[in-house]
Amino acid sequence: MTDGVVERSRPRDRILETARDMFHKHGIKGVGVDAITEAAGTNKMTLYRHFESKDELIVECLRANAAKAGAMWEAFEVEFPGDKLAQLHAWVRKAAAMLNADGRGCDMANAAAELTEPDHPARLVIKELKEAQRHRLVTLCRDAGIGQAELLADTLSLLFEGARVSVQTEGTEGPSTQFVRMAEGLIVSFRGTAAG
Amino acid sequence: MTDGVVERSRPRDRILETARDMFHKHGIKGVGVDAITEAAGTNKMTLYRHFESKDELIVECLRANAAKAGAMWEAFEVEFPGDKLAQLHAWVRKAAAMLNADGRGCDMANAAAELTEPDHPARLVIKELKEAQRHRLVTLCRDAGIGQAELLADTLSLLFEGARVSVQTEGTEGPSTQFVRMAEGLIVSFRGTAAG
DNA sequence: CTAGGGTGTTACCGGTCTGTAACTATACAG
DNA sequence: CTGTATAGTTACAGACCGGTAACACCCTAG
Repeated sequence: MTDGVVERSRPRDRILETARDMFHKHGIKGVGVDAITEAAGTNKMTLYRHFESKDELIVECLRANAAKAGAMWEAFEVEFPGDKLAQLHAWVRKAAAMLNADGRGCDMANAAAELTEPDHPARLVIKELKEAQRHRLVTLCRDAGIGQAELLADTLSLLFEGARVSVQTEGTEGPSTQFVRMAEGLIVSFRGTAAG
Repeated sequence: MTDGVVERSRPRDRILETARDMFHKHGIKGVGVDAITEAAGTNKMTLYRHFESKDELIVECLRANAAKAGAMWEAFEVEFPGDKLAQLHAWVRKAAAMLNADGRGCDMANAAAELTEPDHPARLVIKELKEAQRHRLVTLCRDAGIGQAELLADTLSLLFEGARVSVQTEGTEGPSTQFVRMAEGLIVSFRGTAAG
């Protein structure tokens, strides 16, 4: 390791990050590997030396997205150590911020909409990663002392997912404008019925 | 009109219905016009005599979907004439049934995920039709005597939208299993705070 | 019978897609 | 310098895409 530096922006990393961005903006089937490699400042052969197919690149992009989402959760714990309820409210704020970030929905959901083959490799990791996210939110609600933690977590989860879709179809002026109000109201309501 | 019969299954209708089905199952970019016409028992030339482009066919399919959804609303009024609250509960049951129908989400939402060009003709009609659906649900809630009709309608709307996405990513065993419980609970809760 | 509109058939155009082959250039290790 | 691994370049294969041209067919209206 010549000088210990990670040598950031090696071709593989540039391809991965560029692909994530372009898949997010234009959809998976809306972007070709040529466009990705050109935007990443490299070429198609290099892509196929690091990823055995476009499908594998897609999977790696989804995993990278999940890793970034995981970092978000860790940031909540750092910001409000031990205060699970504060972390839950932080999640709501973060979710609301994502709604206004851009008009594109969740990359996993969009990928699931595009990749319809039931045995597509991406479908497995989408399910796996979505279930992990669900488990995280359920755990957070439970640790926050909420009685029906699963029901609250699933409700918040569906609300957020629906809000992202709504932004994509109706824009930011649609039902998603009420997301924070809905979510906060639900948390209050579930706290009221908490067993402690 | 030779004998009054509508002569069902004329090529245009077969193409439209086949395209709706295939777009729903395989996504829009996942189906080519050749596959559509072959499945419809006709050919590409006939398609282009009735639709000036694939994009226009997409738009017509979305409009046809909306028309079918509109018929559903009329069925509610027929089944429970004047009883708006019963119609709202019927909507919840119908929505739940759609969740278990197949693993594919809302065609409008899926189309919005695929067609990312901001000026794509389909985006306009998606927004238009989604806003019409929203208005319908808000009106139904208001006519059912619910105080915060818009908030309830938007919450139910986001829940349903999220549930459809969830089915597409996690399957029917995910958070969507609780949809009816969530929706009925919300209606009860909003009825409790109704002004009358 | 005749004329015409809707339909089917075949072939094609130009473009784009994923994926590969063969070769060259570079950078670094010994 | 030499060997090796990584990366860039060009060209290409084979398939599919949306869309069109030209022509043959058939049913029905008059």
